Amino acid sequence: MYDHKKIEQKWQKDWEEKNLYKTGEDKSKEKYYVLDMFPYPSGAGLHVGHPKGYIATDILARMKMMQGYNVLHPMGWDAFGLPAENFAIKNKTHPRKMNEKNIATFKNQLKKIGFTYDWGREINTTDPKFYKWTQWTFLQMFKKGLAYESHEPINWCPNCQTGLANEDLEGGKCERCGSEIEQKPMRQWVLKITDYADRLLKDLDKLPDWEDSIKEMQRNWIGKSVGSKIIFKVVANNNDGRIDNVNIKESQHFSQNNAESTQNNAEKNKVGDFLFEDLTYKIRGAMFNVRKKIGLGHKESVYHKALEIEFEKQGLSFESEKRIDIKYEDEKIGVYQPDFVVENKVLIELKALPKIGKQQLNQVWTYLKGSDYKLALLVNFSSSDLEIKRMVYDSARNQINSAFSALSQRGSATSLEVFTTRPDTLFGCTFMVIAPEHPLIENLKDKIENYDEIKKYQEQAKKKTEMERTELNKEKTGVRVKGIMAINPVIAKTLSQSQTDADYTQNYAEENFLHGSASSQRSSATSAEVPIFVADYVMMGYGTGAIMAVPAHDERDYAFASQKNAERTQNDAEIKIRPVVLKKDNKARSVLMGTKNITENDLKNIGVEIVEKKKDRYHIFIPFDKIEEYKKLIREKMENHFWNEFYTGENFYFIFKHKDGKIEEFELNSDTNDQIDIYGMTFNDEKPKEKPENVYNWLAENDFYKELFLSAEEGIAINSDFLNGLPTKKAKEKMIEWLEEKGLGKRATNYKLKDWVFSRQRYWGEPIPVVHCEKCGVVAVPEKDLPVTLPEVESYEPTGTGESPLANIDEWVNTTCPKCKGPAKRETNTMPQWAGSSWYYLRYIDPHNDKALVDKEKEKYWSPVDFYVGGAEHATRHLIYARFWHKFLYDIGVVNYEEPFTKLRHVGLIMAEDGRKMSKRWGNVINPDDIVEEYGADAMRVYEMFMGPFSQSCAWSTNGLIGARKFIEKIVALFEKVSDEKSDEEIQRELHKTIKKVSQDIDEFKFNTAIAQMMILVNKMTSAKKINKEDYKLFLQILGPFAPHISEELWQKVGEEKSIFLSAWPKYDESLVKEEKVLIVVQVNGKVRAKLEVNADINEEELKKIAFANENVKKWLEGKEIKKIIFIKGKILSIVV
RNA sequence: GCCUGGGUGGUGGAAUUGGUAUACACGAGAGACUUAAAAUCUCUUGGAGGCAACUCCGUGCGGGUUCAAGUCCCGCCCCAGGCACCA
Repeated sequence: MYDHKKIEQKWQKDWEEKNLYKTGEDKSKEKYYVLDMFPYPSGAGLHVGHPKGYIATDILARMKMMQGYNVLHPMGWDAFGLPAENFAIKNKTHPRKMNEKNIATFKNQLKKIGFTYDWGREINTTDPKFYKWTQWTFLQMFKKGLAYESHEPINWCPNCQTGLANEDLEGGKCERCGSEIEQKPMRQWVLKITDYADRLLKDLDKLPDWEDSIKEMQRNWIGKSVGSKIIFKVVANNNDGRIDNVNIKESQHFSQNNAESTQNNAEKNKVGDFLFEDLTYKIRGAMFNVRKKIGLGHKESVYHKALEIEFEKQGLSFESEKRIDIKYEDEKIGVYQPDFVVENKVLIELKALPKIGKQQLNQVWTYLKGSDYKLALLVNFSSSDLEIKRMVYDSARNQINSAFSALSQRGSATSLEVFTTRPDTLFGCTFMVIAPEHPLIENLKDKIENYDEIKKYQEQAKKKTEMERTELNKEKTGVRVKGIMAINPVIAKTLSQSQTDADYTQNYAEENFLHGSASSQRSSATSAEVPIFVADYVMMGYGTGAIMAVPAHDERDYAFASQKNAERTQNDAEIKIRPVVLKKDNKARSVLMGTKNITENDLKNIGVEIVEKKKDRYHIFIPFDKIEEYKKLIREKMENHFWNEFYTGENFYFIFKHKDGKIEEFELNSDTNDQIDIYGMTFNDEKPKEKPENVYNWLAENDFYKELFLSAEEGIAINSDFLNGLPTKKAKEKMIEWLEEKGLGKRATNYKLKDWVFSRQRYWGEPIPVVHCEKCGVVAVPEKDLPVTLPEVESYEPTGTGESPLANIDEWVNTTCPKCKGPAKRETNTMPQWAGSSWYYLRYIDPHNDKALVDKEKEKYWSPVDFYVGGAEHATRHLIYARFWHKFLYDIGVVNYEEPFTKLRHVGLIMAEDGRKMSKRWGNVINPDDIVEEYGADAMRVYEMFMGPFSQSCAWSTNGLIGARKFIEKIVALFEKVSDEKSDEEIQRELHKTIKKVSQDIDEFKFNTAIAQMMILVNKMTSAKKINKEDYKLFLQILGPFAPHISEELWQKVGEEKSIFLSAWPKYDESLVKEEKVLIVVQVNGKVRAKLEVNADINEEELKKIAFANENVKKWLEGKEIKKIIFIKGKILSIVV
């Protein structure tokens, strides 16, 4: 009898006592690192789905062990996180206690399944010895400017009382508790993962052994799109239109952000006042003069030169090539080069964003404050509140930017910056849309005539839940921003084509932009002026929060424009829909008139497809290769005094037939208007010559041609001045060149990936190792003082004010500044759960090292992970975070390889028998302990691997499990047949075939077919009389990884003393694997007519003889002529008659 | 809407990448052993026709390529996962 309990306990004990799975230190052996995604030790314990992946890696690890590899197969605990903390809140116990208990349960459960884990390398992310290195890495990022404080609004879960990263949302809701997420402005630590976006994307190509689906998910998540940024100027249509006189308000999120905003208002105003005093006033004066003299639309270098002249006039000393080394703790961490340093005090940027990245501003600011260089705008300002200082700096920056923005040509009070992937459609931009949260609204508050209406819309948009946003998918809402207009730069510029650039600058820019009015009387500028709308279909979080809307070539813009046009009252101007791309189609088409002499058959005979027949016209498709024939037909048979135009796939072709039958034909091009005019044709009662776009616009109005003109697909540029005739790709390039040359835009790449919001306002996480010092700002905790451990607290409850419970522990919060030894406060935010899991796999390599995160030599040997297995739900979080973290460690020289995981496979879920997810809620959870108890760990292992393809989810079936159990019982029963006699040849052949298949299938994670093959073998062995002992042993060895306990038991019973897992993996005998006899199929006209068993190496002639002799084949060949015979060796003989 | 998989017996699933469709397992049916049941063993098991040899039909639907299509191409339908007004 097979007593699984006794056998499994016996061997588990034996393996542990003999330390069988301790990872070898023999570095002469080739290494193999197999890794499972480590679990979060939840209170619910394991269900049968969890071990599926662990069983798979265990099988792989055991085989690799037997194949002579030095195998690392570790396990640990991802133990920070909310469930433990919530439990702690409820029960007033330390989360650690809960963790310890759960880990004990998990470990106990895992051990019963018989895994090869080396528990000597167990790790736990909540262990200070572990998280010391999580903190250490954070500090390295901080020093490099990759960890920075941000005040941007972030995702806030009101239920979990913490901020969340984008990756932590599921359909706009908290992934953990399902609460609706709010956008809350607050101070956050953020990791600059976007700096790595391009590498994270590109290096996916270096991972051929990752599943394509997961790579694709990552690509989508990173969401790279290439295009350009374009500046649209904004003009007001009241008074003199001088928008730069508008008082720039504090940017919106600052006022919201500041909890004590009222009491700080006075301070803030002071800053504002200061900006316009003295020095700043002089600088602004210089700037105004420059603009007045040379106007807009020049390259940056031109303004540089002009400003230099003006600075000199104002008597200001300045440097323009000043490079300032930014240091942190005497270590140079970067260089900051402002555009100008005026009077050694004011740092001036011509751009909205300084040359340094945004993340580094923090460091620059900290450094400048403590250096000889003074950021003059802050010199006279004293406040002890760090937050205010920060705001002042940022606000000062905004002030400079705003003041200079007209020069800098970047998004600001007087201009709108957009991102687009289709710069080639710029001529088709007929309105602009900004997100409800766009700062322009506040900045131009005084110029906007319907400010109240817009405010109201903002409120509505805010209230809309994500659900509503998606449900009302098609229904677009929005409000026109009255009182201001944007200028389509390319139309503005090309309208004044005849003028020289200087003329343009003088006349057009001065008149229309500086004193511009949006009144429609000015004919030359009107088509360049486009209305601005606020609509929630534009997101503040993507791109610049503003778009150039091209209704002809963007579905959303089209929907919005149609909606607005339908709603519009008499006072509102219609939104124009201007096609600027003619779609590339795969068939020519035409609306054919003048058909008195043309029959349907005439058309059909030359291959023309009639789509629709109307009274006086046909809508037809013409295959490209029939165009010449079609032209001939038209010339011959179309009535006089008609013309026919047809789309050629790239353009339109015209054939005119005059009253006297004279024919003229030409392709539509820029001269066409003149030609058409000569024939006296009119379109919509307008002579085309006066309106260049009219031919296209007229064609576009025809329903049959419409889709060619209103499409987001690529095609040929039309109605686009210097782009006309260019295919989309080339048109994009040319437009970008043009924009860059004129300083109105530039090539740009945009990512969906956002920086990683890295702080949580909760207790149970790694403390962020920095202190806030009144004098020195944000200071890193020195490495020697790591780890910063979590203090004991009485209440784990989040404060709800956006601060973590740690903020209440005065004796922990209050500390001294490592730099100046003055009083300072500890950072009270903690890290998210994903921090530890971003690098834990490195720690297994060297788990007890207290000098380094990992020893470099050891890392070189063991890394990268050869095979990584875990759930697909981590595709866009853990796996992106870990790759980012790893690349950073690579950059600072901690690790030797750029990618952490060579091969990745995701494990499919095991569903409950009812097809639902296993969950306490449904009461359908199956506990592995019960299965192990009743059927044995081996049966469970075999069953879970046999269920189906590894990566596919599959419902649990206890019946299926019984099948696996029977399979093992059969193997046990086989022992009775073991003898010294030779096995039958058939058995030997099947055995070696099985060895081959199992070895291959394990490597490819095709466990189900490996087991099926073993079942075939076992069935054959069962029906045999005797099995040779050595053959039986070979089988036990390949069975071992799947069912280790029973294999070890039988291995011992058959007389072996050392563990089966120390034996060498069997090699198959090539000669036995080769089939001697094969079944060849004889087909007649594709139908199987006979199956012949013949020698495998039979040649065609011999086979034909046998085949033709076959009765059934004969029958089918009788009286027929053989046309062709196809012979594929060892497979098929196909006869065609 | 977009991206990625997938659709094969009563069920889970095989099919060397274009070459015997339904391996292996479960379930079901029949039989053997048994006083009986369980367990075990043997046989049958895609559908239709036929005593049989055998024949016809059959891999979501409709076309196509090929001597040959579950597999390749074109057009749809459905299911799962991911993303989602991403400019």
